[in-house]
Formats: sequence, C-alpha cells, structure tokens
Amino acid sequence: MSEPGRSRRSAALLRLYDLMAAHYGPTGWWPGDTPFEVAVGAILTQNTAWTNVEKAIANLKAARLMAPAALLAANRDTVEAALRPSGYFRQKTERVLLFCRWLGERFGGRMDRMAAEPLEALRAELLALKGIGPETADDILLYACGKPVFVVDAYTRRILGRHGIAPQEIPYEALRALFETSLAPEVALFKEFHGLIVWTGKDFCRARPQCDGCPLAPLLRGKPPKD
DNA sequence: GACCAGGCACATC
DNA sequence: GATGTGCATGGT
Repeated sequence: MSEPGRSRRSAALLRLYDLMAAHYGPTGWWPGDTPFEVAVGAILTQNTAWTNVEKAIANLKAARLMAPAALLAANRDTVEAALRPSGYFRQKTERVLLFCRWLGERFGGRMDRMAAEPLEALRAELLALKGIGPETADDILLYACGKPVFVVDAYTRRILGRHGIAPQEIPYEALRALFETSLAPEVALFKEFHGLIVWTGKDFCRARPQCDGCPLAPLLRGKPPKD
C-alpha cells in the first residue's frame, strides 16, 4: 500500500477507536482469570454468544476442570456436560481436548512456555490444530500470549464495511494486514481495539441494527449503513 | 417458533 | 477456488 493510503487508513482506524473509546471507556477485554481460561474461551466462543460461553466456563471452574491436565484426565462425558451451554458441545469438547493434548506435549501444559515461542511459528502450529482457525488462533495469540496480532471477527468486517474502510467481503488475512500495517504494533492497543469492536458490535450491530446511539454513527454523516 | 450468534471442517462442484 | 452444510445451545 502507498504511504498516503496507509496514513489515511490509519487516521480512519484511529478515529473509529477514539469514538468507541469515548463511548465505552476501557473495556479490559478479554475476560478471564488465566491465559489458559482465555484460550478455552476462544474455542468456546466460536459462532456462539459470549453469555453462553460464560456458563460453560463457570461449569468447568465449578468442576475444577479449568486446567489442561484436569481436562485430559476427566471423563469425556463430564467435559461435554460442562461445555453443553456453549453449543456444539461435542465438537468443542474435541477441540479443547486436542488443544490441551498439544499444549501438554509441546509445552508441558504451560501457557507461559507457549507464549515464549516466536509469533509466526506459534501461529502456524495453532492453525495446524484441528478446530483452531484464524480467529481462534489470533484470540489466543493476542489475549493469552500477548503477541501483537490483530483479531478479526464478524463485527470487525461488518463495522469496517459499513463505514467504507474495507470491502465487506475482504478475506480474513487481508483485513488483519490492514490493521497491522496501519497501526503501531502495540499489544495493549490491539487488545483494546478489538474489545471495543466486540462491545460496539454486540450493543449496536446486533441489538440495535439501525445504529441508534452507536458511537460510530457520526461517521455515517446521515448516510444509511452500507449493509 | 423462527432466527441468529465473535467459527471451523469437510464435501462437492 | 467458490459455495453449501453440519454442528447445538440459549436469547430475542
């Protein structure tokens, strides 16, 4: 991308950020007591509302299963029962257990050792795991490992498309690259920016799709949303 | 009661 | 490579 193109885009993204931040203040996203809990939540939230994920996470904690070794030692039925409220519970049980097995074999079950790995190699390993696609991998890399990757989700695509910053159908990697080349690679900024997108998406794209009261409404300048 | 949610893998063309 | 389908629960 040309330098003027990048700085224009960078300014547009920072304007989005400022409007959302002014509306919400710090989100502190992602919620989770430990990096492992964040990684599990990233798998459980696939195509699923976060409120349902919270129930499954609470179940795991109540059953003392929020640890890789505990999950691997548990009966599969027990894990499935705990994950049931988050939907797709058979698939998600398989995916969580596969992640635990890999984490155990590769890093002795320790998230801190995983996080010490170089970003690109680690991303490739995560993507090679069955059940971990780009968004889930990047959730884990950013929020559980503190790596400077930008997480793209359905809300990101919808909001940028709606405001004409990127085409609605832009592929995952292209949209990730757009953020990562336009913004300073600061983990705290990436975390908070994605958190603000999630909150804005939940509150306005879903609950109030007409954009009433949306912090980003001023950017539309009276034009209807594009989607 | 229909419709949707912060995905992903797999089959089919 | 693009497109369609299964996976499952809970909220609106």
